[in-house]
Amino acid sequence: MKEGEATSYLEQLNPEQRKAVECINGPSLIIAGAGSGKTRVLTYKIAHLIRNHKVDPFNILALTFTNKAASEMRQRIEKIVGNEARNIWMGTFHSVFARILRIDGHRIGYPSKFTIYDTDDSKSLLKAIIKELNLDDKVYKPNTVYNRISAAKNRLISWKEYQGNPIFTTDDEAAMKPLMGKIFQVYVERCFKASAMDFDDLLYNTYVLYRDHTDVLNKYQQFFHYVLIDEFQDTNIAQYVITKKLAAVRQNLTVVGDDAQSIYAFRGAEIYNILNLEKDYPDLQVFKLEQNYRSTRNIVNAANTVIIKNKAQLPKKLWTHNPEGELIELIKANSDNEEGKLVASSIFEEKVNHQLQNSDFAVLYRTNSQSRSIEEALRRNNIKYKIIGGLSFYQRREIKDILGYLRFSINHNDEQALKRIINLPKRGIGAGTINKIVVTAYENKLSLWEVIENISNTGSGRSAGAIIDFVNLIKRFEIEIQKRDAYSAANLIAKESGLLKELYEDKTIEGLNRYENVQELLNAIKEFVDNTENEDKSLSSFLQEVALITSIDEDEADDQDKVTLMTIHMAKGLEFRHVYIVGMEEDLFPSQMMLSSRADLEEERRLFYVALTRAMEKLTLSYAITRYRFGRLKSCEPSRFLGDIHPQFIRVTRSAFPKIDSNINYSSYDGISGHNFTRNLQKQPKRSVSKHIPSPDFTASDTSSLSTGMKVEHPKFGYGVVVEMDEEGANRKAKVKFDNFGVKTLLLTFAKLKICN
DNA sequence: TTTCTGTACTAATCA
DNA sequence: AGTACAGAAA
Repeated sequence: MKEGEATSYLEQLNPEQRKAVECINGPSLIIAGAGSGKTRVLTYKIAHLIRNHKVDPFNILALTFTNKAASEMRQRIEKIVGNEARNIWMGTFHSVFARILRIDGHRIGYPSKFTIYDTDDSKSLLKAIIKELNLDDKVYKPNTVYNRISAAKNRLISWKEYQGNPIFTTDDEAAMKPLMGKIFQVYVERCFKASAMDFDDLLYNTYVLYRDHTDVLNKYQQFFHYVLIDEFQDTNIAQYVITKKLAAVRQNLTVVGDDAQSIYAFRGAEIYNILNLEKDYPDLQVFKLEQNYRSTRNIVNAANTVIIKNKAQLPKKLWTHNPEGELIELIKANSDNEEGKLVASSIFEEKVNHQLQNSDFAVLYRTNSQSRSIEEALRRNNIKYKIIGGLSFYQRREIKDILGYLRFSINHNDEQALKRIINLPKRGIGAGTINKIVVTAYENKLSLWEVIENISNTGSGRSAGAIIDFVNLIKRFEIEIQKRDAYSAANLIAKESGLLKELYEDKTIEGLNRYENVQELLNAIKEFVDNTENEDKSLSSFLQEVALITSIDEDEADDQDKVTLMTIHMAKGLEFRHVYIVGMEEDLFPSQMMLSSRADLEEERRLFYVALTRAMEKLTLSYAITRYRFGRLKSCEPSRFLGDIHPQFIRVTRSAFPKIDSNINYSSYDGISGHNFTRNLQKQPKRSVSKHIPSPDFTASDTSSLSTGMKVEHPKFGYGVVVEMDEEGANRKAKVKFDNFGVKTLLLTFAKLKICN
């Protein structure tokens, strides 16, 4: 390690960043605005600890919210300090806490091979419980119940405390759901009996472990000399309390965050963790990173005008040395499908005009369901895209089925896995039988496994034979798992369970897909076994990893050049040269569910702020005035957030034109009352040279017969003459010389042209 | 017990 | 538009 190298990374930092990195001891808060080099500061600080202060990587705990952020950070640290970076305790809160619970969870009654229930498991267990308690699942909606329990756990409230606290019970009674606390209790008991933890339990149980076993807490307090937290604005109470405990002895707590980017209050994130940190740590050192390196000045300034509308925030002002850049474009479309088309054609044009790649573009939306129209349009324009998020590979039915077998073979208490696989493939154990098993288990205080294991003794019913076969199958799997590595065991189970055969025999396209997915899962297990970094190659070790993988973490198999589509939440921490934010409509963004309180609305605005600040060079916003929701056409108003951006940063360049045959009175949407942005926009001097106003009867003609020499009208560029035709089929292009806009190359699949004679 | 069919209901964000 | 579930039929 040469002296020069050791300091070179420090020289890449600006003075404030450097101060933050070099502040080693004591609690510190780094408020890092969007694009201000937050990750760089965090990684350099860890590297600095290891290189210059000789801290053993094993003694560093670094917590993030996504596996992706963690592995990225690890790679960047590895570049500076080398292989040692592997030894840092770095990962998501959930994965690190799961690791701790595997080691010490037996102190609070969990086996180290406990199962992690995902949201689906939790909800279906809740559904079963609600049914068993003879409650109406229209009143006690599993979703609502789940959220309520989750919120309680994230605030470190046990079911007992919940039942004893009038704040909750009066609430529930007012909502006509007095048994909420009871469901909470049964749910917790059932999870415990199943040796299972849901996502929230990973936090809550870690808290309980440390609270009730000070010797365990002491061990970890001594072990972790430095605790660092990324995206601190998104921590919930449980996460904060646990990390505070861990750092209590040495007080070396570093947190990095931006209150303006807190967008996870819905899952318990507590913005006051960051706003009030100074109260818990009076000697807190605060660093503010306010210089943005990512975006153009227009984008930074526009984002500033938005976020300033929020009341609850730490004072700061993001600025940049970057060039001014282009104005933000605003696209208005008649429908969601048209919005897709306009976005796709805009991407195509920008690509051609600025020689960009697909991967320079991202389309962001509020809800996953919005991706459909965008996808369709991109496909039609032959633009390759990838969707981040949505259904994870590991959430697919066929994958969950296989995992169900694997899970259950390892943990026979896993109730959800059992229910999933007991009659899969069909072996004649139907709903009636399963019901009987559940009742027997409940009456005799046995686990479901104990009931079916002894079924021959009780000798009940027609399906007894099938159950005995099933039990023997699982027992065999259990033995084989001991003898084999994860890959070989999974292979055996996939075959002998009959699942693989069933999928193989399904020759529909879907069935083929499923079969391939299962093969892919087996490949993933093979990779896991072959990976030298994994010490434990057992199946249970693989399952532990898989439980916390989400869709963002799945690495793209093909590294092709693609446009990225994702929700704004997924986009946090990422950047793209060109960003499209679609669906800028009231009730969609902000979501109608977030309009009830100021706090909710401010969270939506922060989400908008996050979206805006993803863009490096160019930002395009769009909205549609009609949109299909629940299979019905609904008319929409432009989002109030559009009015939050100061009009000097926006220009309306492209707008769609009313269909002549439509009954909808589009003109009423033009002067959007209550949203001053359009009013202000109209006062703006026209930017472009005499913008073409299309003739009132403008309709796109069929361009299949278009040829050189023809006169055409374009909605934006006005009148012109075709000078050249290019290619055939989907990429058929026309070069048109316009009277006022020069020669443009238009892709005929989307260009609206009227042939005039 | 399994399969089929009509109906009701939904889609907010993530680990 | 798509799915999940209940109830009927096989």
